[in-house]
Amino acid sequence: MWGVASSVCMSLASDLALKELEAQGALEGLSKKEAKQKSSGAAREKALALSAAVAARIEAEGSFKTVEAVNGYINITFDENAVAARLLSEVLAAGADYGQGAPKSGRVMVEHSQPNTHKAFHIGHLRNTMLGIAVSNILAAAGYEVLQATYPGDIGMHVIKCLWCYECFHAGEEPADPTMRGRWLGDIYAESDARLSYRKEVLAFLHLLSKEDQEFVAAIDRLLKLLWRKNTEGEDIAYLLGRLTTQTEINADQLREQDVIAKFWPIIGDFLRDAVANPKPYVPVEGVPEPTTTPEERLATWEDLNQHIDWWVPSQGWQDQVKATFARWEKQEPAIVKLWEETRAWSLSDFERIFNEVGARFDVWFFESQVEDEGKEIVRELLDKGIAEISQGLPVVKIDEKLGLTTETYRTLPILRSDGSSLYATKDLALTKRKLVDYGVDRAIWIVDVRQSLYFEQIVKVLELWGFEQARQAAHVPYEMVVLPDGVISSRKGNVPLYEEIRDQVLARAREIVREKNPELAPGKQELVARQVGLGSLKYAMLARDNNRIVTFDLEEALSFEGHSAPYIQYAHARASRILEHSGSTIEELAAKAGTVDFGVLSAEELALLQAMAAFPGEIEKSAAEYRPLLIATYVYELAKSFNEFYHDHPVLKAEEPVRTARLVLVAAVRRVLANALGLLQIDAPDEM
RNA sequence: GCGCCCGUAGCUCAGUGGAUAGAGCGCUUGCCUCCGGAGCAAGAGGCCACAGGUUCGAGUCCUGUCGGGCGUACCA
Repeated sequence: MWGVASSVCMSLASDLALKELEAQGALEGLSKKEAKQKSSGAAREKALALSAAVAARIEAEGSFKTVEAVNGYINITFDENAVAARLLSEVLAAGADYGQGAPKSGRVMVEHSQPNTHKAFHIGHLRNTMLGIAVSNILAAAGYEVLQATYPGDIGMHVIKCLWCYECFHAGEEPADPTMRGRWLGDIYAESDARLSYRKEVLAFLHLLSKEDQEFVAAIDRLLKLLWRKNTEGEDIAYLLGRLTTQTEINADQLREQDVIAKFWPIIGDFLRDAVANPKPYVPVEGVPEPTTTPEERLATWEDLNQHIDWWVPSQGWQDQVKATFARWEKQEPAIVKLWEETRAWSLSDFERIFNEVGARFDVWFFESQVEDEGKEIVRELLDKGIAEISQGLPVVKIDEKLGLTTETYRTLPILRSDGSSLYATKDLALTKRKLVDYGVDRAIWIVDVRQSLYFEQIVKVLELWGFEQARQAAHVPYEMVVLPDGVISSRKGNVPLYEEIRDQVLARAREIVREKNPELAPGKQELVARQVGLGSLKYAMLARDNNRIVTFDLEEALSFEGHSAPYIQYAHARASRILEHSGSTIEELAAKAGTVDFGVLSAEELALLQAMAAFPGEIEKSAAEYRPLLIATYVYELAKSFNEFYHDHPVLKAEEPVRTARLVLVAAVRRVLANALGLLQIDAPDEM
């Protein structure tokens, strides 16, 4: 049955019941709540009576197939075959455009995919890229003119660090395979980060030991005396001893001989190994907080740091070397600029390859390096206009103050470093101005993770203060991070799941499954299907979770092509394609017959499919309004599920006419909508798999 | 301190005021002589974190509490 239900009688009845009891004086002396409780029983009876009466009146009209009153609801049904014929004709006539909304005014620019050059493109970036593509597709389907923009971070402190590390430790090196250069550069960056944070980590570890390991503190005296015998320098040891026993942080600058730590280091390892080998029960001490780490964890941290203990002494000068490299960049020294250009191109060619692979097509490529100078000019302009001011030695916009807010809301946005170099905000102001002015964008959208929510609110407010009316429509689409089952993605912990590595594993698994499930397929076709299914699965995993949910990336789950996944949906599409292929009719022939379909009495499964297809344009609207691809991801899964249920229970090719034709038309329409919805998610719909 | 997000089945998640709260995974059990079993069907599994409130009606809206995560002037 196809129809609508109305709860109007329920609310009417509740009003009526209350008024009647009031008139009778039955509510005298009762509190509001008691009165309502008393009336609710009466309301239910009234709703039943009312709905029955209203249903009888509507039925008498004769415009509907059936009209019934159930539980106080009025249920109305339509002539199913007539409605089905209209819908199926519409779907098949529109084809790839079914779901496409009427053109809407307003040019939208979706900025997404802001990976940093000189760093690895990882699974977290994939979520951003997929969200950006899907939001763009959905907005376009809703009728907007959409431009997609990418904004690689090709300059900044991370680039300088990477260049420093390359020059000092890897000059002239280059991987043999040119497609590996970007990834290799990412490793260099990770190494620079590890080198530069090494001192801090060692000191933090010593501090942690002194705080958490009472045995260690007790043993320090003995340990250091041991060291004393090997080392003539006593002053540094006294310093270390003092710091560790009083559990205060160590300042490496206070050491006269840098190698004291390195000499002390193996002795700590001996102690930690002994503590693990001969465990002692934990005895709580009054006033001492419980340790947050176990002896095993402490030993593991020591082992990690021990791999690079030879960094300790030279690392003293590394920070200064990085500063010097930065100065060379600021002066645009030719050698460093050349190195930057060369290495930047390595990363960008990786990005292009990845974007191409996942179907990201950009109308505009912005680069941070392009908007630096413009940004600095804007800072001057904002200062001149009195929107920005110098505070604590740097230009800032005190937003709350400028807006006259007394409660802390937008706070203060620094727009340039005190040394005159640019910040992210410096560049974003210039970039957004460019979008609004040069590209005539009415609505600028940023797909950026949720941690930058406050930052984008600040940018929008500064643009408004600056006088850009369009800023009111600008929108940050926040989304949560991708984490791993064992914690956050961290280059330090070395647990960064690179996109290309994950992709390789997913494709390998997909090839295996295709060979197993469909061995007759030609090898070339197998490879194509493996890519469609493998990449589809990966993409769907990124989109089938709401924006504000943290995605825990589980490789095992990504490698599973069953259940709630892209392959499930693609399989439904392939089955529909096969049925049509065997039908002897073309899509065009079926489309021509759509207006006269006769299902006889519609089954629940057929009805579910028709209703789902009718809902598609509305789902697009909603998804576009809320920037939520999840709605489409859920929708297309449910449509596929309904289709699987349908063809299992109802023969199509073997059905008697006219039902056979009606069902074929239905299959053709469902196949179309499945493909269209998958298309919004940038997922392919294979005809066989 | 202030602000934002999350808390629903063993696990991962849908459900943005309506009828008996749903999927997937995992577990138990059926279904390939029938358009392809990447599938279908059935079963077990829930004080929707807690406490108030608004409403005829609350997983959904409001207030508070607890637990977890993230922001909060020179990182991006």
